[in-house]
Amino acid sequence: MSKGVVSKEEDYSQWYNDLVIKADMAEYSPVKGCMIIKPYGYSIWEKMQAVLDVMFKETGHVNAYFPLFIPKSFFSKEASHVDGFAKECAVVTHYRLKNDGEGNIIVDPDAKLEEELIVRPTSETIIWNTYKGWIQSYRDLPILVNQWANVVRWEMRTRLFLRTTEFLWQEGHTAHATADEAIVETEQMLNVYADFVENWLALPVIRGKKTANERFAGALDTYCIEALMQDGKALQAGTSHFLGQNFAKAFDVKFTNRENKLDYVWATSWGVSTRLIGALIMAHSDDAGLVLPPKLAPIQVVVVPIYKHEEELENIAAYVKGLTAELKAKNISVKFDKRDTHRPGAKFAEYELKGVPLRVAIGSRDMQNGTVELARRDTKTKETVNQEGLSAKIEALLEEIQQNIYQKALKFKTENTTEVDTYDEFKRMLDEQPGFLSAHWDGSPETEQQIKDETKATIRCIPLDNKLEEGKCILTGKPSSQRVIFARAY
RNA sequence: CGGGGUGUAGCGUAGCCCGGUAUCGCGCCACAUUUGGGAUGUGGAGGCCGCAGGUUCGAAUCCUGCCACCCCGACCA
Repeated sequence: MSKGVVSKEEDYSQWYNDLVIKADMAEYSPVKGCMIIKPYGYSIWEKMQAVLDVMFKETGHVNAYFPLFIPKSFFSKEASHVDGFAKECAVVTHYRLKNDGEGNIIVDPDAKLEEELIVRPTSETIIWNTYKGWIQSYRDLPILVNQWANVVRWEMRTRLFLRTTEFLWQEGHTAHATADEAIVETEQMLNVYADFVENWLALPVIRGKKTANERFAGALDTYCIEALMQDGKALQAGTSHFLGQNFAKAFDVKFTNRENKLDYVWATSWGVSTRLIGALIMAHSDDAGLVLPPKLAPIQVVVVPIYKHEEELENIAAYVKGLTAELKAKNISVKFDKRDTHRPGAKFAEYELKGVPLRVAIGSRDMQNGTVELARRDTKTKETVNQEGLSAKIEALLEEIQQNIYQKALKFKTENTTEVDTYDEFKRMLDEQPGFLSAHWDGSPETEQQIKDETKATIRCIPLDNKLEEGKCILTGKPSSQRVIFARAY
């Protein structure tokens, strides 16, 4: 186990917090619920952004930027939307501070805003207010805009990366001429997210739809991807909403269609956030530290020289220079840690904690033998390999590690997804082997709520690829035509 | 907002019940020896003991008030 990191078994929650802090991903800020994302953590976000941004552009989207502040009145225009967010909004009421004459800085009461400003919890309102000016005809559609931004939601309870008061995300906001087109867009973006999370974060997900209870405030349908964490709790990793004409009606966004008739515009919105970093940490890591999938690791290969004298280091460095050039040509990021202020063992521990997928250790013995020691983070195995052909081997190993991490997570998800048919079994599983529980539900919000109240488990989603199957609701015994996925969730 | 906990050096802590010049570990600095899994020795620096009052000759310790953060719940991505 790594120093200063409590074991996963002992306290999963604490283990997660320790990892985030010790691996240098983030730290607490002076403001409750906010976090400082440190360079190592932020570089993962940058990688995520880079990949997603390409995926968005390949599906026809463009980036724009809308303001942080939203007039309060905008929030009263879509009733269910305000219900959803009213309780967690930061509000700007003044625009100036002043010295009170006794050395205290106070809010200047003379600088009160005529209309309060809301720090965006999400941008549907400001964007749809804007789209009103952009759309007159079907020829103006579709609008396929994404923005990378920060948002603020004044949550009661926060957790590093998983739920912070301010977080970074992207939010796509599209406008369409028809419902069908908007639904296609909603589903397309859900699939983009699922591909990204599975292939880059190496985390298998369930694609599904939310029930009415869990739906986004203002949406007709919320699609989601749900991932399973190592403690058996579910984590919503991304959402894509079909908003219908709700926001168009709220902001009076009409267009003339091909039949020369006035109609409201159809909308979608979709987003993923820095929460994905939390998912990444929780899903793959172990007691020694992070286990990062190579495709998102800020450092893919670290080279640690082992030497007694300066000339040995020079000898090793000369070899590493060539290796580094070969790896860079293959787009593999390498760090050569030749600090003489830390001993090799300390470096090994540090890079394990930080989840660097591959470690190359080279000493004089290796230089004589033409070998290196190659260590994998995911399996914690080491082998001595020839220097010849090393860069090709590293390239192949990185791919193998990516696959292995995914397969391991997939196996975990499969083993912890269980079909249950009675409420007793349902409750027993939640306590004894938490995970995804596939069960029949009568389709009513009341039943869902009662199950939540009694067990803390919620319906994570109705899987998109669900097979229809006759059954009885685990709570009420009423007839059901398909199973849904329950779990306790983050 | 309810429940629990914690504020003492950069980090983690002891001391508090029973008041008397603040403990230990990690880290940091210097030098030396070290370097194939978290080095060792010697020396050194670093503290408004969360804040404000009060009691007292004397407060980290007792009393009052306040503040902050963490954890658990309800709310949520």
